[in-house]
Amino acid sequence: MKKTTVEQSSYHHGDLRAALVAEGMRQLGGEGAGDLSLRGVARAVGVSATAVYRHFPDKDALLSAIAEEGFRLLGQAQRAAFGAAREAGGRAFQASGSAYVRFALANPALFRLMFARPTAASRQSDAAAFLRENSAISAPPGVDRELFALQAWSLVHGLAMLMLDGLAPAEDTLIDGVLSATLGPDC
Amino acid sequence: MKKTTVEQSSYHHGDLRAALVAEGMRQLGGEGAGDLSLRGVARAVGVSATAVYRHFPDKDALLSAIAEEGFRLLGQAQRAAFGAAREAGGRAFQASGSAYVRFALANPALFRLMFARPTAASRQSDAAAFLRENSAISAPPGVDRELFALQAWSLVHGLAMLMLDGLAPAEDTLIDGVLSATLGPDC
DNA sequence: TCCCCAATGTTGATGGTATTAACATACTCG
DNA sequence: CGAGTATGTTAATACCATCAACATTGGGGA
Repeated sequence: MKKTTVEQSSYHHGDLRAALVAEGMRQLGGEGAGDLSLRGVARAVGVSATAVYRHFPDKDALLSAIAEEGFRLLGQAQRAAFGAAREAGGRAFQASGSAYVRFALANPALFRLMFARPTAASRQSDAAAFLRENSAISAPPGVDRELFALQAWSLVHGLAMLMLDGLAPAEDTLIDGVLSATLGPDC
Repeated sequence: MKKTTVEQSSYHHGDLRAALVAEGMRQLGGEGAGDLSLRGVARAVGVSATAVYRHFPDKDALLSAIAEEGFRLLGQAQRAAFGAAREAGGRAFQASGSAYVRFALANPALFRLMFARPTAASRQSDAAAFLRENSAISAPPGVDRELFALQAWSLVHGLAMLMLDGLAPAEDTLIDGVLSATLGPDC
């Protein structure tokens, strides 16, 4: 009677690890406030607090897994924006930068988490890969591509952070304004 | 026997509030790792944990006070760099930007704390004041000064964050490279 | 097919944390 | 000099992460 495809209420959970990451994302999602607690996500998933330790060595590992998922989504958003803009015929690189900032504004707590840890640089490199690739494509001729990539990344990252902190108004027009001012009119 | 100017061991402390902020700065200082605990700073100051509540309504208030002090130091570092570079005859604005990044690298935990809170935007505006002033002076002619200021701030802030996270090598030459690439050769 | 065992989840305990309430001391001002 | 207030203290509460010991389950060899 417990072999239903989903939501079995048996002793074992099925895929607790994924459920924990998903719940963590949910708790951070939207305007999510502060930091989540191990016990909190376990409770929400309907499982004992210490069950988490069967899938993650400690809380930090869970947070890293959530951050990793965040980087996956961020890369996805950037790629989508890049592709769409290129289809429409213009400013693909800038569109991906704009997507970066808008992702941060849409998922403040998640974005903060993703970058708030000295750890987990591994998967971040994967996320950085997209930016490096496309900056290589989009760099103006005669410009150091590494430098151009870092410059662009710094710009969008800093802009995202400042807007998250309320130090700059979070307006779409401002995002594009800053980006086109730096990148020039044809990126 | 207890009226010595400093370090009296009487029941009252003298200036506990300042001592707490100072100790907090010290614990975050240098390569300081993670987050500090209320009890930890109280212990270090040699005072009961709950004594903190006579000076701060809660832990967050203490952290905000520390962050505020951090912004004061950051502004000071920027002003010093700007002044020195102007004396020496060149690139004063870029020098202040470079100082911003170097401050972040020298005080990672403090810098993170300063920007890791949705709160405390008040004093941050004060810190932003310097940047706005000087960007107004330094903006190339024919460029929107607000936009130029935000652009420059985003750049240094993002660069600082990425270097703190180990996503870009923390090298001085790279800092100046990125800055001069964006600002041009005469800022 | 059955049984064992490794994977997965549970309860209980420990030490850490922030915060509140009730009490103690000492500085100040009348 | 005496009272009241600012500033400390101890005790208690409720959360948290994490460890150890125990329970259940499902799957893979006999």
